Amino acid sequence: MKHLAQTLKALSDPIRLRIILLLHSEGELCVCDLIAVLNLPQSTVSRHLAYLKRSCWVDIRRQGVWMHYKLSKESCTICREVLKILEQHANELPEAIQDRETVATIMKNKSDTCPA
Amino acid sequence: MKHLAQTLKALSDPIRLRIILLLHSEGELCVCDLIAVLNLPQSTVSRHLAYLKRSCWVDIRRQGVWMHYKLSKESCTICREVLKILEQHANELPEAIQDRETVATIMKNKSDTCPA
DNA sequence: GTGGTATATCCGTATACGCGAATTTAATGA
DNA sequence: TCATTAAATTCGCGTATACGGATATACCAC
Repeated sequence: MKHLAQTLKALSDPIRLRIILLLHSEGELCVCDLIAVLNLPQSTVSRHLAYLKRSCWVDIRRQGVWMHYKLSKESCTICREVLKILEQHANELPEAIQDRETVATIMKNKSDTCPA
Repeated sequence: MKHLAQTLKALSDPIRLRIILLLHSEGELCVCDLIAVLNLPQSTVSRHLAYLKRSCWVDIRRQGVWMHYKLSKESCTICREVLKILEQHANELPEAIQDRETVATIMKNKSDTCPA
């Protein structure tokens, strides 16, 4: 119960919700792209990513200097089902819609940032 | 998004999760019964109930000196669906199982506490 | 190894919660 | 009106987390 509460706590911050929904729709994103989409200071984004890592929501893949984040497959059943619900309702959340448009633009001009 | 995050934050505490699951299975409970089931100080229980009230998870009905809490029907769609998932997995959570047994015993000896 | 870039971590600070004992408030009934 | 009871709120205190600028670390290319 304590563990479940702790894991759900990761969803209790708007920035982390945005990150999770972005990772869900894009599959995998590097930190620099997340910073660009969220338009937030690097330390803020990095801190939230560390929180998500700590609470087992994300996996990290290193490619040179770039760190690629994606949603973990090992999250508990409850969390995966909660995530599914969030995703189903993402189109009711203005910030999520906006973020998806922004990330689409950024991924199109991919040469700006890190390689795939 | 901020509002959703705030609402989900109510689920980020083990005691509040226990309360929510208890209210879900019992329908309605008064504070004194919750105190007995949770076996926690009155101020602690009351504080968590106030938190749940603030984040629109519960409704309150007064009957004399007794305050009866039940889950609100007005919670947002996402929250109701999340709640359904929690309920479906309640039998995987030892504390939830224990709480249900405890509340069953307490409700049987109902004369001890407040009227229905 | 030197320089540059991406990311993580540190720092000081502010706020939100956690706790439980003690007090206040609100309703009841004698 | 007074005592009793249920519940909310206050209190002091500790911890967690938020922020963003500054610094450290890790990797790459030269």
